[in-house]
Amino acid sequence: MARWKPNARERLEQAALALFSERGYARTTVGDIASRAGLTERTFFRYFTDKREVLFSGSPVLEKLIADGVADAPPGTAPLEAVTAALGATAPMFEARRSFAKKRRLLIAAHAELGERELIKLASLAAAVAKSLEGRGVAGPAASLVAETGIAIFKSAFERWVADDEQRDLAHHVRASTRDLERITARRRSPWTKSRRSYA
Amino acid sequence: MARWKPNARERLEQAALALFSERGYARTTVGDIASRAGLTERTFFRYFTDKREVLFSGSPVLEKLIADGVADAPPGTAPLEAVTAALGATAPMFEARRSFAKKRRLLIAAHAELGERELIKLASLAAAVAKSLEGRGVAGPAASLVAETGIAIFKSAFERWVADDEQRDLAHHVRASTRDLERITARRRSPWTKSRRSYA
DNA sequence: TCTCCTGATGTCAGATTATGACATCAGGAA
DNA sequence: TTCCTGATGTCATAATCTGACATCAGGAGA
Repeated sequence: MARWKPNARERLEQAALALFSERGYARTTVGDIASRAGLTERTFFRYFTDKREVLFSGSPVLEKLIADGVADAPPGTAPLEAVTAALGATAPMFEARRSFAKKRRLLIAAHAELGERELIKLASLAAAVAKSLEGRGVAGPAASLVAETGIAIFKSAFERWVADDEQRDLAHHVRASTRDLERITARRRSPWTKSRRSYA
Repeated sequence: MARWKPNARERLEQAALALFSERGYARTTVGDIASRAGLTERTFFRYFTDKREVLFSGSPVLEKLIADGVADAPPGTAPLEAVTAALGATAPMFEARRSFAKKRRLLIAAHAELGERELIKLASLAAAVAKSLEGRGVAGPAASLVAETGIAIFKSAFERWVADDEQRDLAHHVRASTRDLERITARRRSPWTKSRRSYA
């Protein structure tokens, strides 16, 4: 017989989400989470550097998935296309957690400290994507630009996905957001051309 | 004679920066800052919600400056141009604090919690810029996109400015970063066109 | 089998951040 | 003069996070 119940980390994550839903993020203490999981506060901090981090265990997984997707795109694939394809490929992961994703999103929207953490995770994701692009031969500055554009698409697509009554998958919304972006940039290009030079 | 020395807020900010430089951010406590400023820890938390916030008092000022700059651009100015011009117009503010800006940047780079705060301030700036653009008649999604592009330019320009041995001002680097961006997008457009449709 | 080691967890003490409740008191308003 | 206001102080306390050390089941090797 094992000395401890297995999956301490997951138990902590589940306990945290349950308590956050029941009493709200701010009113649940790390001690609460730990004891619901049958563990100690100290142990919580061994698994998560932060109280916040307990909501972000998926980030490294997602980041690797996307970064690898970009790196492994067929040779010759255009950079932004490699990124959007990799983003779309995460759809099953989100589909499997639609309800979790929604709860988590609400918590993040309601607590600035969680919003901060989310932003830093997205920044890390952008950096990872940029690195993958550089591995494909895209020059550094362009890689960063494309990566950040990709993140903008991802954010927009995620919001659409959460709000979608028809429950279409994330890949669908990534495509839609990408089209939006193309349309916007295309629509604006010509009318500006004249005044471009006037900025000094 | 006044009951208290004036400018408590500024004294706290200066004390904080001095101590952060002397012993590092992590090793100076809020109590340290307060007593160097001749105040109490409790008073510190009346001026700043956070230990972090003491490094970000300029943010609302900067945000207003830029948002107003965008709103007040001559009618007919192209959106991105209005943004870059507003960014460039902050140059004097940065010029007056080159040394402060450098110290602050190092601190932020060295401490994740400060990086988080910086990101959320930039997100707020992007939102404010988008709002100003909407006030100029730019449609919502396009406004956000242009605003985020502007922030990307700003980040890049700021890094150039900090690193610039020739000490050219921020406006110079905003122009340079904007040109980079234009060059990148222009360079990449045509080669991609063929493969665009292949993503499904 | 016996012993030793490892690694996950617990226990305890403590620093630090953050907040609420109430006290103080100079200077201006009435 | 009197009263009020607002900036600050004092005190108490919750909650977050960290370091140091203890425990002990089960596996590795003698």
